[in-house]
Amino acid sequence: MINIFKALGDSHRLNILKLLTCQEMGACEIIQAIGLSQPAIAHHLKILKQAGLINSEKEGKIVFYTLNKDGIREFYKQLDCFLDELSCFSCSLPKPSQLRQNPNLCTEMGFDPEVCEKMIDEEKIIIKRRGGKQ
Amino acid sequence: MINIFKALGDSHRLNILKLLTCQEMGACEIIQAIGLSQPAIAHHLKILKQAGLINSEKEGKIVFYTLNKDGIREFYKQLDCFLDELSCFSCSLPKPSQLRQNPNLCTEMGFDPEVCEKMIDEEKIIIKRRGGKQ
DNA sequence: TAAAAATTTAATTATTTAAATATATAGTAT
DNA sequence: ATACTATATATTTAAATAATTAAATTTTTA
Repeated sequence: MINIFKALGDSHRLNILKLLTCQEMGACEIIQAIGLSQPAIAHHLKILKQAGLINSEKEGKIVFYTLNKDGIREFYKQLDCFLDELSCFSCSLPKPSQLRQNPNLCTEMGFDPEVCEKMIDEEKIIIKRRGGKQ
Repeated sequence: MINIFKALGDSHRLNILKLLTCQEMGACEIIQAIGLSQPAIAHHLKILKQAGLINSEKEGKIVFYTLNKDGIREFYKQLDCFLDELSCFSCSLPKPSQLRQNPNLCTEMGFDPEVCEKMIDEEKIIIKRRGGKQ
């Protein structure tokens, strides 16, 4: 999922995705529309492809690109699930930090990081909410 | 929206968000949990704050951080809207490129970029679909 | 040949990071 | 009160790393 965020964190790449709304485009068309050099566009297309956001189909000399709607929807589901893990869809208030009770906690004991890291490490994303609009 | 994608495109920052699930944390706790230097954490917290993904509240010496659930849900809505603009939730097939009819189109006329850029420039995002789970 | 696209290379630019410094707050001793 | 000390966080600076890009090269296809 992080590679998708990285792929989406660039305006040129977002513009390429917008270009592909409702239409397929040859790479040379995309080059003209975006206004970067051919190798730069090829690079961005590669990143979008690897992130699963676009499809490519070679037809003779030309490579045609389209949105990978399934891939994008899958990302949307994963994000939905991730936000659910953060309990962003619940109204529960955050538990107050222990530092509220004892402001010197940080100094006294160097806060065992393991406790926190345990919940971080595993990125087990299970699709459990809403199946997409369709 | 692009700044949110950039903010989310870093594993340390994603881990900070996960840490803040269900609990507020002081900056010193976050430093211990993530295991980066204090200035590095301060930098990441700033990026998350500017992206509207977290809140901060200063209480004496300590700054407490929590998830900005409203901000995150707002991002989710914007993303939903963006994907809708890409017609990711419809089943329509992409229109074939003009290059299919005339493979030399790219060479013949250098493809006027204006046509494509017109639809790119304006990023007018209107919340029109689903209001979030809640 | 020639055109379309990918890859490699090198230069530029942006991001990430730690070290050093600065600011703010709280406590303690004048 | 005022100064001194320590702690928590932010900011600045500089170094390392990663991302972006154009120029040159290569591959593929007509």
